Amino acid sequence: MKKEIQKLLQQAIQSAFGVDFDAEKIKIDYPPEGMGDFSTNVALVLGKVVGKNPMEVAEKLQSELSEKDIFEKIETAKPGFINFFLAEETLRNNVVKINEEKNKFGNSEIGAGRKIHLDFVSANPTGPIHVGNARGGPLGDTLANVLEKCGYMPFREYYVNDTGNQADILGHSILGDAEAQYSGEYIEDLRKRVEKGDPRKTGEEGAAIVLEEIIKPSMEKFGIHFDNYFSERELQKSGKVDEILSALKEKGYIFEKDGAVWFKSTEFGDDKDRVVVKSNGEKTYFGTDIAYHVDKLERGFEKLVDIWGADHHGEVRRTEGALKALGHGNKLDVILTQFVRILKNGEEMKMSKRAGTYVSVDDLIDEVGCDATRFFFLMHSADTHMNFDLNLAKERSEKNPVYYVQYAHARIASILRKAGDFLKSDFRNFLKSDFRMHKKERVLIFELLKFSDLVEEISQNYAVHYLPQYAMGLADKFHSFYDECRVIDENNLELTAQRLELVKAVQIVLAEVLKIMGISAPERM
RNA sequence: GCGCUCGUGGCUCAACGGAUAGAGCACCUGGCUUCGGACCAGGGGAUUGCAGGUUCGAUUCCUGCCGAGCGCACCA
Repeated sequence: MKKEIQKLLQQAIQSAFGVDFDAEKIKIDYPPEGMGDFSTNVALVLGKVVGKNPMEVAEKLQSELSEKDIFEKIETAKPGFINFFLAEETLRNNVVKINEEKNKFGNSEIGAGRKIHLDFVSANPTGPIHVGNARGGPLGDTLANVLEKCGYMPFREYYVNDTGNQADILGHSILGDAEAQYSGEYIEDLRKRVEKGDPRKTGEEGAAIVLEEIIKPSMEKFGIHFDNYFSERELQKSGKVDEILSALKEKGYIFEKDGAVWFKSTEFGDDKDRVVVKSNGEKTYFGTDIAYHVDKLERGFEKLVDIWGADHHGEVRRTEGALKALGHGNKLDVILTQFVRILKNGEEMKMSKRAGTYVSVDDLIDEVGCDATRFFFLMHSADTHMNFDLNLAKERSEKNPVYYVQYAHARIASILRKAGDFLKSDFRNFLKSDFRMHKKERVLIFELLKFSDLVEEISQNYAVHYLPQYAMGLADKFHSFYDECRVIDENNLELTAQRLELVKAVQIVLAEVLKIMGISAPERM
């Protein structure tokens, strides 16, 4: 709907002022209550361009657009806003559309089938996944769902650091020697099952078991299905890393110093150059990571999205730099998730795998449930530092707004069960095209209409936390409608038919939002 | 010291440079003989860390300061 209005405005600007204004740059907002359904500030922007009073510009555009029948009316306000009020018919058509398109409502084609790669969670396979690492899980998974809905072809991948230093540390821990760092039941278990020998080899074997028996089940439990678990060890074996490094060398971005091989990341804004091959001949994490990113591009992905914990922010510059050096600028988007601070008895728990003082994602799911956990993580924008009070975890799960949303869905299911026979008949024959809408109905329908714009917006700005916010808003509008508007009225079949259509549309959208978030939409609860 | 991310009611968090800064929890007052009260209606509670600047307009952008987290390895 926003796009439609943008286009109309663009045409109006053209015919009123002879100015060619990029439709994409016309901002369409939701104004405060009572001021219409949509608003725009173009007149304020345009005022400067054409050298006229914004109010004057707004009024000119208003009269230019006043004949369009998707609007009931258009108003101008104070500094130069233009406010649009949709016609009831526009809204009514939208309800029909949702019922026709079902779960395809809100689908978009802006992705145009482009392949997009998402790398998330990717915690080291050295033990259970803790809540800090887990935050990126629902985020990446949900973002992939959104992208898919917008016509992209997303691919979910977990990068497994199954060799190198991490494997050594795990190896030492299994061997229980002086350099051991991890402990816990799973280490005891590995000790019995892994053949002891070289720390590296022991660690690699252990990592394989951790991946299969701890990490994968944990992700499945969290509702996340990766398309692939990508092995760093395999990548190194393939010779790909050397290939990429020599490509960088040819372009002059590689030099040797102190027996090591370096990448000139300072040429890309990094504060120092970075080692890619250590003096002992082993590749650094960064060295192989460059190859990993190139490998992804060579697999046909046009866009790469990496979701990293905030402790990796220092790597953004150098990774982007390496890609740019190889002629792949602007193909990588990095989303950083800030840390989750865990509070227990009012005090912060330092999350340490070594000290064993971390909370695993499995524990969290067992405690509060998958739906509530996902919703909680998704609610907050990635760049806020979250506090999570474990003592309130259980209580929080009962107070979690996810139930508010699910309840709305279940309530509708209940209404539809009750209306069963009528729904099975040709109840649509009772629909009238000129029915007067209750105030709450109008508000609710408008909320439904926002969905398509929202999904498309998220596919571009990755602001996944808008989804839970939207879901709560929609549930809120529904509950409020429910309280004032009786759906089933045997003495008024026209009204009943109209409201059943509406309620079905609400259920469709609620179910779809929940599905995108990877959260169940219960018929009963 | 340098860099990244933040600082919003008592608590947890929203707010594409826009209009009266929004929700939830907690607190207070009302509301079920009809579709599910896990709900609804309403109320109190915020000089958006501080100080400047940019402009028609700043929680948002810029500068400085204060405070928090995270980085600053031939570890990942």
